[in-house]
Amino acid sequence: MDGITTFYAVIDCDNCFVSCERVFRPELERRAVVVLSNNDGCVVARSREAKALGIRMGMPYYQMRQDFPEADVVALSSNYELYADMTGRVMSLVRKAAPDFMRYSIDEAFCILRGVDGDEAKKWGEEIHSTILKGTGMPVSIGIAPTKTLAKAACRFAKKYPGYRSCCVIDTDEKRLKALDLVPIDDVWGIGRRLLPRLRSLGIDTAGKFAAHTPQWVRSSFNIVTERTWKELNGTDCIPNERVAPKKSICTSRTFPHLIDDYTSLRTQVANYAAKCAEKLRKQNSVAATVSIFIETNHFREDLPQHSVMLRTTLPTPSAATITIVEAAARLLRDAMRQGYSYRRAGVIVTDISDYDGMQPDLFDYNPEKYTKLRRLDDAMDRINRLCGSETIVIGTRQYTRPDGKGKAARFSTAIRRDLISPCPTTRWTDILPLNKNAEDI
DNA sequence: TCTGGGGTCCTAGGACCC
DNA sequence: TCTGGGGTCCTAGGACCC
Repeated sequence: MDGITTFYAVIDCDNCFVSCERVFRPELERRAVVVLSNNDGCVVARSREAKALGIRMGMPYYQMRQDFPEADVVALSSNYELYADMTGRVMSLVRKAAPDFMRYSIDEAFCILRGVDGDEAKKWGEEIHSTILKGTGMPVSIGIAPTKTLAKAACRFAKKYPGYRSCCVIDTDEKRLKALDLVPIDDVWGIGRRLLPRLRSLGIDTAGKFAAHTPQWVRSSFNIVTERTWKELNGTDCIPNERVAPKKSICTSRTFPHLIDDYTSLRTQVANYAAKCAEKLRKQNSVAATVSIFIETNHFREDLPQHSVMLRTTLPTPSAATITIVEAAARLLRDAMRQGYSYRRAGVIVTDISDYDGMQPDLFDYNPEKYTKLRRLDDAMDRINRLCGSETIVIGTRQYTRPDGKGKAARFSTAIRRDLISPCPTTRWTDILPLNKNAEDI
């Protein structure tokens, strides 16, 4: 692999959500900080200091307080509007620096660097690191290698050892083998917690030991996915480069802050999620042919009767219309819900997604006039909500869920709990246009 | 008292057909 | 009572990611 000229670079925000918060609250620097999931349920991001204390990812917040009663930890509710805005700025800087760009998640992107050697790649990485830090205040780490899996491993080194100055490059076989021996097997991208016990029982505890087996053995002992990871670690690029493709399924789901046992309250929630799915569909210019809903009781409560169910329906004509999808979801809910159970979580999933422009209408259902009207209504709602803040206008079955409590959410006990939220310095709820006031009265 | 949310891909097994 | 075999398609569930 020596002398290669095409590299993958992964750019990964350090402790993303915590770093977003710190940009606007510098007093949080050098303190143990955690960011919590919806309803302040679990820890979803930790600062370096919080990790050092032993606070684990996904740990329930109440348990963290129990286990670390004396620790000086700042806990914050998640503020996704802020994180989306901040990471969007980071990503646009990366895109400028590398045209071959694939956003992988909210805080991570891959790029392809062509026609460069290892030294030039390293220089590119250090430059983009300082550009991003200066431009946004976000610390990032960069891993560069001939495959994505190796780039991810390099990125871990960049994060862990200050000597790399936030950018680690694997550009020779010697470096690759040396690195693999230092990577614990559970840190390998693609090796999850289910595979771990088996690998450990076979004496495989580092990426190096795994990579030293034959591909035939890996294939017969595991599966095609694990074999691909093996190839990647051995320098063969085999994970396809996903362009920003439209999503094949879209899901909106929430855990409620309290159990819900009445149909009307549950329907309001499901209508919210259905409307959100429709909005996401329109945003990627798609329509969906299938709508599913699921509801679940609290499986942690062994003292309560349990019920969980998923139901689906096919629309006569694929749609992204809020009203159509909300109606379909509400019908499903009627069949799904059972008396005598308290539900804790619900969600709506739309699948069989296709392009809006290439839509295949059903011969008997398709009514062009009706669809044009629905489309115009949704377009108008989307425009107003984009301009004035999301959920300025919603349809009647729904309820407001605006986290600042300015909408009707304040009057409903089912609004998501975000007690510890920070202000939104980049996307302000607080001074939206006066139109919003009137809109709430519709 | 308090336990997240949103995706992707693969596989095994059932349904169905000839 | 006996009750094939092979192919395809679909779905649920598992595993992984952040």
